[in-house]
Amino acid sequence: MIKDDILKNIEHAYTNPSSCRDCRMNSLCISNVLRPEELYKLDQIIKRGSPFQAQQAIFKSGDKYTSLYAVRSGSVKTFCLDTDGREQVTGFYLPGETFGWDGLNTNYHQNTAVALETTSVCELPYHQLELLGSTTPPVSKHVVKLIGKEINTNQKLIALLAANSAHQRVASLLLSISARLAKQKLSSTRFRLPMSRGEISNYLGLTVETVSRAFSYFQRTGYLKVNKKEIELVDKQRLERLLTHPEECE
Amino acid sequence: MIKDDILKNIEHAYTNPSSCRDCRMNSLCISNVLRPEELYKLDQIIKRGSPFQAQQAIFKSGDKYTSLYAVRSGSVKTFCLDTDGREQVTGFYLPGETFGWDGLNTNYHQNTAVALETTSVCELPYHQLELLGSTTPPVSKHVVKLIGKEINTNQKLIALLAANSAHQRVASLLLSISARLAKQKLSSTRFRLPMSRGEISNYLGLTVETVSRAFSYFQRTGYLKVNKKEIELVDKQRLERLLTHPEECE
DNA sequence: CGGACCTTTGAAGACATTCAAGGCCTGTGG
DNA sequence: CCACAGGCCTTGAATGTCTTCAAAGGTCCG
Repeated sequence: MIKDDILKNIEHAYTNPSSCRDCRMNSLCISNVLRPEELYKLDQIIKRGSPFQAQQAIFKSGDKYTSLYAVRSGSVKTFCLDTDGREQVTGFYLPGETFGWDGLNTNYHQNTAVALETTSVCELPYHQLELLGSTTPPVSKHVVKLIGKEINTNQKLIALLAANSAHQRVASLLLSISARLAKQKLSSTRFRLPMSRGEISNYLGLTVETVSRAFSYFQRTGYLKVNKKEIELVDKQRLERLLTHPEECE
Repeated sequence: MIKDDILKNIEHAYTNPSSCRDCRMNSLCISNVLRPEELYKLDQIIKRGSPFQAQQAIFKSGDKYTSLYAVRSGSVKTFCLDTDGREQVTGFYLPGETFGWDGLNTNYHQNTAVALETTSVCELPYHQLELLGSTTPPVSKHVVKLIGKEINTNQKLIALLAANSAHQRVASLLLSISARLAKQKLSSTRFRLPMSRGEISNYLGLTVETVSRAFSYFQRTGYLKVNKKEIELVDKQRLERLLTHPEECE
């Protein structure tokens, strides 16, 4: 039976993450939480559209909120329009991460989500997710956890913006990306930034020039090697120390 | 029967907000969303403890996450400890607002919540809320909306911190408090700030001195009247214009 | 009354921004 | 294939805003 095949596939993915080509449910941090049948049911409601091109919108501010999304490959930024109409980046999302929670309150998206590069996403229709959750508690529990993660991520960003210098903000973003790539079993010391300097600066509440100078500084002082968007973390420990004990880092 | 009495009370509160002395469920933005029976069921699971004194913790970072909370009267701040151990205020909560979502992901609170003044809160045990939600969908739908509100609030704060000057940040906080008091049918032009200058500055990512200077400036230029923590918004429109068109406000 | 804490104000200094210019890469069209 | 235009990124110098340091006034509470 087809169903059994799929179930088998998913179970395989469960034990062997990297083999899961078609879906990244495993990456959705679900692997060790849901059982194969539950995963199967979840898998059934996922819509897989064709990939988005760079700069293409996945949803726009004002759109009806119908689904939440998970990055399968590529990357996504979300932004809202400030009171004075300027764009404010509110998040970057890498493979295995979910986004689109910003419509929960009003049922309309407050943010716009845009692919930073060629990107494929899983779309989970919220209504079906609700139905599934009501019959399969572990699913709804896990969804709640994902929401909680979004809240915690946002609070960390608030703390970062409120209390850290330009160098610390840039360092923090790099370390965050590094850690998130590590979760996907990708290299945490060499990676390519999917976003531009302008997007980084906007996200971190700085100017492009300041971010650029931070990269130069980190390169000059041996924290990083930078080649355009290619980053190599040379001295990750010292970068971490910069966040906790900045005074030690001359 | 007692049940009928309570139901009647709640229904009364439903149509006549200000009469609801014992609980502020109506204030929880639930009034026009849930029907009286649903409200009754929700009311049944609410724990009403004795009020908290100023500076008293409602929950602490690391506590097991068991409940979410709604401010009945008084006010609350939440804060987390930064990477370097300093306190970072992440939110202020006024009557009718809910807090305590920060434990959804890990089941342990990331934040500490402290009463800013004598404060009474409703405690909603999360487990019971889940149970109730599974039999009464409107309840769980509403909870989801409340979570969504928290996410939107946090994102607005991110935008504020990333893109606004000191004056704008202070103005924005005052206008936010004003609007939130208005929702409770309280005066939106004269109010008493429950938090100290230090707490404001921490929340807004500024120093105490800068916040103090902002208040002085606003007073000097006729935006506000300030008397310690008593605030009167004299020219609210111009304050709003400061956020959208700062260049016009000399 | 005295002391601790919060708030305000001033002056000096630091850090990030603004303004300006040049380099590099990409893609387009001649 | 080369030339050129337009992004994007980098670097420098000047400016400005916020912070830091310092001190004094106010208020609350013992």
